[in-house]
Parts: sequence; structure tokens; C-alpha cells
Amino acid sequence: MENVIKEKRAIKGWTQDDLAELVDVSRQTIISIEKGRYNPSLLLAYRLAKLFDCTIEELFNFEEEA
Amino acid sequence: MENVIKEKRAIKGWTQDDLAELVDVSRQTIISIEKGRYNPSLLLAYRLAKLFDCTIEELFNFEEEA
DNA sequence: TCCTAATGTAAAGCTAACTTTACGTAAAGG
DNA sequence: CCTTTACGTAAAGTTAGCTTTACATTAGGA
Repeated sequence: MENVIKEKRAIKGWTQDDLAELVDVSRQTIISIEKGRYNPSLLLAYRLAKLFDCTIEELFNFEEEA
Repeated sequence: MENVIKEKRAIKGWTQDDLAELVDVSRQTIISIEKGRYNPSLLLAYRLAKLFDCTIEELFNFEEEA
């Protein structure tokens, strides 16, 4: 699933490691989600949206999925 | 995770079976999510929100979670 | 009274989300 | 050069989301 996490992270000036700590997951998880390798859980999606001060819908692009 | 799926489903007059078909999961999945036994995937949360014409944030109550 | 519809529990199995560890690479600064 | 920082891949293990099947309970209608 496509998302704008990498872009929003860059704006904040955070490393993947920083973001991982902020939402309490491993760096691997951040990498995999940014790369679209797998979709975050609903809870993680929420934490990310909260952190970036946007909605889940603004963070993830659902439209291209089945 | 608490949610208002059961309430919104009742308003629409749908059974658990109806809803399961509409979002393409099993009835067990709907039961478990309504009961809060586990959290839906981000994709399923999105499908439910779309179906009920609301946001994911309106459908699920994240605030009480860790 | 009986049948069906709607909701619920239980259990076993599969897959995807997430973790941990280890290693590779490229850029920047001393 | 050498080290550090940031990003990336890979692989093995655990857990949670989801499926399928089977059965129990309750309420309503014929």
C-alpha cells in the first residue's frame, strides 16, 4: 500500500530510527512500510497519523488496492 | 479496540453475514471485530469506513489503547 | 410445536505483521 | 583513510488477523 510516510518523515527531519522509536516499532517495520512491502496494523497506522498530525486516510493511499 | 460497527450495521439493517459479504471477509471476522477480540487490518478498516461513509477515525476508538 | 434466521463460541490452520540479528553500501567529516 | 550515520537487504522466529467448519442459543413466524 502506497503512503507518504517517507515524505512526511523527511519534512520533520527524522531518520527511520527516530520514527521507529516515536511510534514504538522496529526500524525494519518502518522500512517495510515505507517501501510498501506490507501494510501496518490499524493501531500503528493510527499512531503514525497522530504523530504527523493528519488522518489515516491522508497518510495512506487506499484507492489503488483491491 | 472499541468501535461502532455493530451500531452502524444496525442502522443499515444489515446482518453480520450481510456485512461480511459486503467487505469480503468471513462472518467470524465481523463477530470478532464487533466484540473487540482483535483489530481489523488497515485495509479492512478502510473498507468498513468506506461502506459506512465515514472515516476510519470515526469508526474506531483509539484513545483508550496504549 | 417446529423451523429458520441471527448471533454467538470454539478450535485448528494459514498468512501477514512485526521482531531481532546480522551484514552491505554510500555519503560526510575528522 | 577511517569512522560514523542513514538507508537498505535477508532470514528466522513469534504473534495477531482471518478462514473454515461445526455446533449452541434465542426469538419469531408458519
